[in-house]
Amino acid sequence: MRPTVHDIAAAAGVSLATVDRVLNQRPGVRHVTREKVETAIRELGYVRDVAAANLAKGRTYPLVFILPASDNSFMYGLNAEIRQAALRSPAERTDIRTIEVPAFDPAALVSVLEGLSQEKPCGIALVATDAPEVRAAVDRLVRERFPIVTLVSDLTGSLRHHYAGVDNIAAGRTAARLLGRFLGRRKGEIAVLAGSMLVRDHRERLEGFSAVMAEEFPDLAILPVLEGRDDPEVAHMLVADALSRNAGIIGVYSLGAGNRGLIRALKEKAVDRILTVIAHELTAHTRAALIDNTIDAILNQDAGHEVRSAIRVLKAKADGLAVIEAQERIRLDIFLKDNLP
Amino acid sequence: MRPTVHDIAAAAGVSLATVDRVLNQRPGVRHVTREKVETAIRELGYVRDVAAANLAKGRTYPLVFILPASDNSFMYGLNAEIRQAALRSPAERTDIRTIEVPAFDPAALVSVLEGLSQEKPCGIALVATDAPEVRAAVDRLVRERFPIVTLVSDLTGSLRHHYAGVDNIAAGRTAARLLGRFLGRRKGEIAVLAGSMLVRDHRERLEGFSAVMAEEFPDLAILPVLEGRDDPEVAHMLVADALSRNAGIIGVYSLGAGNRGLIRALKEKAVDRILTVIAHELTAHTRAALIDNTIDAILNQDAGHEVRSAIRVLKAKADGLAVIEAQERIRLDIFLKDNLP
DNA sequence: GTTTTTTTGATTTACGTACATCAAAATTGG
DNA sequence: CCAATTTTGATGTACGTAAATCAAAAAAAC
Repeated sequence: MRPTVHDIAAAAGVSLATVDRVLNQRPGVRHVTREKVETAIRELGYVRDVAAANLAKGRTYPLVFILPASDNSFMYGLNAEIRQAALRSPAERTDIRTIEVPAFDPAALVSVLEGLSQEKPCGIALVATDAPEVRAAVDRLVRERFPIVTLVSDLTGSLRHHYAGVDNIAAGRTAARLLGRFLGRRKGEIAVLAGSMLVRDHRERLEGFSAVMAEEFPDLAILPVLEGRDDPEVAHMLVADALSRNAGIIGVYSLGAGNRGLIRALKEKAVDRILTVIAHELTAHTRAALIDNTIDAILNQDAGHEVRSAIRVLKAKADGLAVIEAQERIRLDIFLKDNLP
Repeated sequence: MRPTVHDIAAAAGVSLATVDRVLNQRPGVRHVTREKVETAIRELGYVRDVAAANLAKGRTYPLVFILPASDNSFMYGLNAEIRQAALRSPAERTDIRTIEVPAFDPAALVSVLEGLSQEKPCGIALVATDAPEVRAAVDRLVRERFPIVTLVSDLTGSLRHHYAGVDNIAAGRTAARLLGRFLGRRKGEIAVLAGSMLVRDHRERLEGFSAVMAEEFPDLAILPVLEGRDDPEVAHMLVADALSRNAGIIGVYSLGAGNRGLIRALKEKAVDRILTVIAHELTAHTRAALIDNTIDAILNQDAGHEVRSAIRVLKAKADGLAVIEAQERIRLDIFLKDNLP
């Protein structure tokens, strides 16, 4: 049987009330007494029964998710996963609120973050816009002891407790190697479609992609990046134009959203040529394109995993508990047409 | 605030004791009364507070894991993950016991399974050996209302509640496509190293592999399967021999364990030729081989995820709760040297 | 040594559920 | 209609912890 507070009290030779004072860091305990209790806790290997504690406290975990108000498939899916998680709130004692902020607008994000100091949620998850003022705001909240995790897009150099998202440099590198290996010894040019070079995750993917391309596939030349603003129409226009102008394109790496437009352009302009295409994010559109061989591989991050992981981590941090690191690593999924879920 | 048993009692116009009788299916409740209570439960959306219930019951979850006593890296890792999970037992109210049975020995497995009827664990996870008598034993236990999940290797056609493992046919197909694409237009022969064709997961991987090879890469010929019994020494011998005899080999698919021997053979015999190699299971050895380009891609199943998933599912089934399907899908990891964890 | 302050103990209630007991009411059988 | 039986209610205790109160003891200050 695992030890209880009563056992601690008996072992330390103090009363239950004193053990409680120590456990919940309430004042009015002499240093020596506190030490006695802490020793007993260590020696008996006491771990507080979180379930019982939460029951007694009537504890809930008010969590805030801050998302950019962009309407691409991925953000839509992320939102849906958060709603799914909110449905499980009763069982998990969570109380999830979602705040949408204008995309790529550091000032808006900062003002929302600052408002949270008042609201006192027990944890905050945000899709970070990479800007110094956002970093400062996050660091301030961390110092005020709010558990904070970044979601999907990290804020390197900040004090955030955890990042629930994929390693985008590794993703870019992986895309490059897949593309390079799939192309074999062929020489030619590679078109890269991104959302915006202002977003950290896109920059990182490109960085990783370019690095491996340069190191290992010198016969493949990366064309100037097409910035499609994650918009299918823009993406379509840019890709169609690039394919028309440039007959040397033999591969495409789409590292952002807006793949609907990309796929349309490919079907219109590339029927007669053999293109190898790697795209990010598994959606209904990219899935169909993978199956009909328009796309050769899809790199994906599982939004559901990210949301559930963020919640687990925030709860653990709020309770001062350890997280299972291996469980919380968000993996880069690589989908070929054979291993689609 | 979520409704409690008190709210149900009030809404149904009955006493707490009656609600309790209904909730815990105790006898002595008239049909009409039971219906009234059940209606109230539905209308208020009551969900039993599992934490409080477990506290009151002093409930623990005695779980049994049945593993083959084979000492390859993967099983060793799986065992380690189970021990890790057992360390978390106090917090998770689990009580995990591991039983090792001789590998590939249906009779031994069956006799262990039959012994469990007496022991009354609240859940059983087993690495299934694919045999009719095992299926029958599992089905019997399921009928006796034991929650059962298969781990790593499934028992198709049985009544097991869940399978915590990867889709091995998909894994084989994926391996074939990767190998085929990596090899480009080259023609040649492919060596396949398996553990044993008596194991279902190996058979399935080969089945998926062969299917895609035949459909999509007719220029690549699969040589007769080398059965290395998951033993590094045997694997080394077989692969070294095959490479010596056959100059036409341009690719290798290793779908079982014993990769240490494979790697050694590759380093001895294939320095001068360009081989494309796909292997299963990420271990210290395969990881190093991936990094030094001896292996081109590793397909992996995360033993930690499998164990944690099995535990979550067994607990949920024991409580009659729903599982989050998407969370419990074990994904096939594809590792290139760029996305290693 | 007395007063003041700090520290400790003893006790109680609560959280939401499980489970047991005993009495009261309702239903059924004859 | 009475007795036997079934169904229901009322109540209490327990699980492990949190949190509060008030009294008692110990330590510190004077």
